[in-house]
Amino acid sequence: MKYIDKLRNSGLRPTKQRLQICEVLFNTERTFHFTINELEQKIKDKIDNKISLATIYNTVHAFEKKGYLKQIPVNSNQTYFDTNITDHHHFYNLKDGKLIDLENSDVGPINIKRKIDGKKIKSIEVLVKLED
Amino acid sequence: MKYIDKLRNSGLRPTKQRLQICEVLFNTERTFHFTINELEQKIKDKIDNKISLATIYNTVHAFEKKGYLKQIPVNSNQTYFDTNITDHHHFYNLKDGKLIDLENSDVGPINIKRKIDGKKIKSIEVLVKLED
DNA sequence: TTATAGTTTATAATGGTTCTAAATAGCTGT
DNA sequence: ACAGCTATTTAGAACCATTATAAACTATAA
Repeated sequence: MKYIDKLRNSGLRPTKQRLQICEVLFNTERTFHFTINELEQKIKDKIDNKISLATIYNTVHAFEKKGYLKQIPVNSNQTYFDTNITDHHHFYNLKDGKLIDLENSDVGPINIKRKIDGKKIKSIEVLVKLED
Repeated sequence: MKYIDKLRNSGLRPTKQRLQICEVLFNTERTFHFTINELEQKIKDKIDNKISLATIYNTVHAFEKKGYLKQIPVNSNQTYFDTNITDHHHFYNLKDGKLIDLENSDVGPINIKRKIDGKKIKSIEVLVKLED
């Protein structure tokens, strides 16, 4: 299995549940955005056995900590994640709550001129809100 | 009172509670960021009578809809608001969850090269996450 | 195989936010 | 000033995403 090493290498035991979640998240043509509820549904559709909601939360957080997923900063009652972990930005369609990737080249370089003592920049994220 | 007209002009009745919340939010030297809980505390400190939590939520949402407050897109369990409604961006200190304003001039112009059919850009917000 | 630490699970608990419905208070026309 | 109407406030309940709990299970290394 191709995800076993990935998990082992990052100190996560390759359990059946994690491997199945890897299939759903990473064995895809394209990257995608999701909330936990959407992921839960996707898992139900693609997997025979049940994976508990707690495990889905645990796994998503574990994967995010390891850098296999990114959280997207949006104002919503649910947390949005992205399987696209490259440096990029988002359109946010206010009407339906859907996200669209914006390649870095679609935004151009962002140069933060101000520095904060003793802190370093972990990420720079641009959110472009869309309305009709 | 200086806030009575502001409220009337935007179709909001100038009630005692709203005027008091205006004082806390807008009668300040500097703009500031807050969560509802922090605002509730500030109100308790500055106002004699009690304002119910539901009213605080109602008022903040009413003010946001009228454009007197802005929501800041951050991943947190609480919603962050800003009394600075000018076009600007934020540092987000992951350690303590505090925000710092980034003037537009500190970030430089952002040029979104991609367009989405039938949609127009409502806002462009940059979040710069800080770590130690 | 066995011991151990890591993982999964159902379920309960938490906590921010929204809803409800009754009481109160602005507002408009008279 | 008053009546009537609608907006607003309020306490408390409800909601719902997320996190905690603690017991059962499992991967792993010796």
